[in-house]
Amino acid sequence: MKNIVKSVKGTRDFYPDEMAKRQWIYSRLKAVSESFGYQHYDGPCIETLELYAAKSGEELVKEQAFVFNDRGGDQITLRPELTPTLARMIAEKQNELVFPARWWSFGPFWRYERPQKGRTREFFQWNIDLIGSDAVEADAELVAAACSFMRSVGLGPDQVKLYFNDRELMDQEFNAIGINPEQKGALLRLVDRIDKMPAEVWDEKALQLGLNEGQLAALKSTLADPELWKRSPKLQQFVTLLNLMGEEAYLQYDARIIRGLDYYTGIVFEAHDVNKEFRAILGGGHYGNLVGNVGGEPLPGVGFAMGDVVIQLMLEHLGKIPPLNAQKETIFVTVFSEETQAQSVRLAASLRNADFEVVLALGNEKLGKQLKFADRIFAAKALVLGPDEIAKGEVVLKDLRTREQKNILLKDLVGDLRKL
RNA sequence: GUGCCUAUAGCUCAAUGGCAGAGUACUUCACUGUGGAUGAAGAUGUUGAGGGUUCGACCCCCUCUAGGCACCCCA
Repeated sequence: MKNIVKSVKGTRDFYPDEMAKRQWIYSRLKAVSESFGYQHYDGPCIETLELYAAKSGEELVKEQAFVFNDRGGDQITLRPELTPTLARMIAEKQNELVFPARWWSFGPFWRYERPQKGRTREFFQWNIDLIGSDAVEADAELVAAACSFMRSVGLGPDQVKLYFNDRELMDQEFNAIGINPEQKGALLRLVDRIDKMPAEVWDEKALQLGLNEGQLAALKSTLADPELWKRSPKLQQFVTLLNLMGEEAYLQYDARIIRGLDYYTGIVFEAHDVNKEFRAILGGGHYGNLVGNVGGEPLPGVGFAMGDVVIQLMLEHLGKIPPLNAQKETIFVTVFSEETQAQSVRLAASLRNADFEVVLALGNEKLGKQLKFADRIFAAKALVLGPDEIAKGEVVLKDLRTREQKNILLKDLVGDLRKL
């Protein structure tokens, strides 16, 4: 057992293979964000503790944030989520920004949790928000973006669903059942956890919150009603819009979707695999007042976040990540001997100047070893430049995937490579 | 913070309390101008750490450390 200094618990090392996967996922979400016309932004990775004090779920900040004192004694927090930073950035330039603002971001976040499947202490997160609109069209647009992403990584409606609900609708239904206003918050949190405990335990907890038996029965039938959304004109329009965008197959109403974060006020949604084998892929919703807590004028919006961990687990499980090594276009230039090294070095340099990705052999190991190395770094092509070729002004172009090779005149090489 | 499980070669894992092994990867060679195959040879361990029981411990017991999984929470 080697005695190497350990990495920090809950962090991941992105070796090139893992980095390629992360970059691939990044490329998909970037493409989707841009296809909806969203602008790229980012904030600092460290913020004052104060920024989070009045926001977020309480546990998120108090129990899960990395907080430390800087050398001046200020309390600094490694960002556990982006929304407060977004709120601060929006509030600071509230009078100059163009609204509604469509922004997206991808970066690292930290939460002090016990690492487990799908959960790490350092993770990357895609955040995408539409700020400055209360319209249901905005909510539908974000959900469409989420569906678009799932499609773009090869997850179809048979594999993942986007479960949605509306907190306002739930509020109405709670009123109809006669639930006291002061019970609502705790009850919403309980509804959010209905799948996580046996039915009897859940019933018991609901009764402890002060519901009577009749209210409990009414609540349970409400939660089990797949048609409940039709009572909400807003949700009806929401569904209509998503039908128009061709995303209806991903949609699934679920009255139990509440979401833990306190700032959601309207439509909320999360994406899951249909078997609920994995954790949520992404989650988000409509917030009535993004910037109120950081000192700006009230501003509504809608957004969601997707962590990189669960989506990658799922894509790997389903074999949806393409063989990224096979897509590399690296050209490997061999060095035949000490005498021919100069020609190989010049050849490599000229190809790089022509914008090819080129790896040049360092020494002059046996050709077999060089080719084996080229194969193992997944180079697409290899060039052999030995005395015979040099004498004829040629080079051997070898396709490492098909194992075919041919002699080409050196002067035609760049042109021929561009045609491939 | 609570609970359960795990720790043996670089990796994946074997080994009734009785000589610590296999597969794979690695190195070299067959192959002095050609890579994924094949064959041959080679190298690899304080069995996570510390203590205890025993004639004898990878195996049983205790402590610690690390990791995984679940709860909590959440992306």
